[in-house]
Amino acid sequence: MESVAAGGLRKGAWTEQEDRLLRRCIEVYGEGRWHQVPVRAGLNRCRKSCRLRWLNYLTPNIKRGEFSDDEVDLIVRLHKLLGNRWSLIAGRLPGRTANDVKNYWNTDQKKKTATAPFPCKLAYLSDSRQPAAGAKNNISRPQRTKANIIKPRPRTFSSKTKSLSWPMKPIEPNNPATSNKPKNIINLHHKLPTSQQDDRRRCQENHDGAEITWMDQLERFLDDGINNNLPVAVDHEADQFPLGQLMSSIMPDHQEKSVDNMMMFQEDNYQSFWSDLDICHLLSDRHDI
DNA sequence: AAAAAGAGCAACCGCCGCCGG
DNA sequence: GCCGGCGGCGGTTGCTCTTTT
Repeated sequence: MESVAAGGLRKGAWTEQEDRLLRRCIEVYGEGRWHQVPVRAGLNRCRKSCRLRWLNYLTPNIKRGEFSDDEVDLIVRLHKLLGNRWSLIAGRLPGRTANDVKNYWNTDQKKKTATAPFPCKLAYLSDSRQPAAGAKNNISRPQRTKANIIKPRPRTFSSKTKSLSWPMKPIEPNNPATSNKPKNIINLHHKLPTSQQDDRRRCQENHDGAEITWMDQLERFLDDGINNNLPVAVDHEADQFPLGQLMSSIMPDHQEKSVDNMMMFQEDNYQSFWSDLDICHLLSDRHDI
């Protein structure tokens, strides 16, 4: 069970005594400066091991036990948006760690897909090197399609980064490159959901009468831009509506930069958008604005 | 009752980006 | 610009406990 690493550092399961030493060290010196923690705590462990033990086990208010239905629902939806960004997902689940979420996904969700009619791993969805679907036993299976997961990277602002600026490109009527009217317009003229339970409720009908959700529309808005490299316009009158206000709050300077009440986002901006957008704000019940 | 298989999860490992020298 | 240290992350391993045979 317990072992010693090459440098003489202990490995394996933590003892209660080690936990006590680490907990006391963090209480006295606070989190961070992990390279100093083993020395300060008198532990024969590496910095990473100490950090991991603290984050995944000793941190106060860590929630144990099964995930609630709401938590599972949130995980599934965030995973659809973010992919395996466990730390981001866990950040939206109070008391849960990235390791918890990851373990949950790797066990429960794998179990569910294994029992599905046509189990397949997400990573293989669009892999052309995989054998043809159903080739071995002539079973007709659904066409595999690429899962278009948006994977924003966290952005930090170092001393070298003087300011955060949105690389937005305003429409300039006299400039042929930007004067064309955007083809893809997001309609923000509808209500935000009011609770986590009904946040995908039908809250708007589109032009052909079919019901769509605000979240569906937002996802479509982003997907279209990425897949088709289309410029997208945001109608500024939408600021009168909750979702439009939310967009405005996320991008407070977009009105200043707009021309003719329209603004254009180029392809790369979608990634930036998701990087800075607090997705929890959209998905949780705290988006009253 | 014992062995094998499965499930759950803590911990390790390697990689990456950031930052300061 | 390069390099090394550090914090952080995701993938994976392997130990322990539970269930099945």
